[in-house]
Amino acid sequence: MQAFQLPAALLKAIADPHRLTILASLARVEGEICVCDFTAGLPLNQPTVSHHLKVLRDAGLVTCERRGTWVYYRLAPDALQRLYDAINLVFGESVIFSGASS
Amino acid sequence: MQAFQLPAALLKAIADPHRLTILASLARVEGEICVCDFTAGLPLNQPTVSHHLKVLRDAGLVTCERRGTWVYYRLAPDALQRLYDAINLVFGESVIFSGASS
DNA sequence: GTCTTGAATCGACTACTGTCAATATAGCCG
DNA sequence: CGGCTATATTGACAGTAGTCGATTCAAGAC
Repeated sequence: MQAFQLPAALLKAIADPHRLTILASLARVEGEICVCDFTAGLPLNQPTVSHHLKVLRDAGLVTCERRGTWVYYRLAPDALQRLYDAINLVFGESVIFSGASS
Repeated sequence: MQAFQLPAALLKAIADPHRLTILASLARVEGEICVCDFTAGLPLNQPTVSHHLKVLRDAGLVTCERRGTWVYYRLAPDALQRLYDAINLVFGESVIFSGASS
């Protein structure tokens, strides 16, 4: 019910293949990526890319920094943990034992 | 880049507060729940509840079994793991239990 | 200042989603 | 069989989301 309004909003923010591509790119590069690179790499027009970045920004999953004419995006430090928390909140699992990577 | 089409579809299936409520109920009861209980507990009409259950069914996150006039739903055994896999696929974390792709 | 480039915003359009009323289907009981 | 109950399906609707063209804003180069 309304307790799941926020988790649902967070999950909806990532429930798009293009936004997942953006997030995956940021996760793999382990740093920042310029908007122009997204525009070049995605089969989308520049305003559409900007729209998707805004959705991720509003969800707090990415942060951006302007340097000169260019704007660089990077993953928010707690992005992955917040997604785990959202799922764990639903499934009632303990956060400690989630996503075990040894 | 359409490699994230399936994860996005899975995440979209759960990106709704009412469907999260359904999943959370199934997870907490650790068993099955009758459709009539969902229609009684959710602020939605019966067809709408049926619609949400169908979305979860099509996503493979829940299974249903008819007994007499009633239909009982339960969590799919790999529901939680598939959600973890979807997120880990994006963020490049170790996916120790993934049974399919490479 | 003007010009140019990169990014964000606006406006409009299409497609999809959540919702409900009405109807249909499935199964029980008398 | 007919009637009853629980669930699913259909059709229609309003609201929303993804996309693009046009425009605007930001920041450097001249």
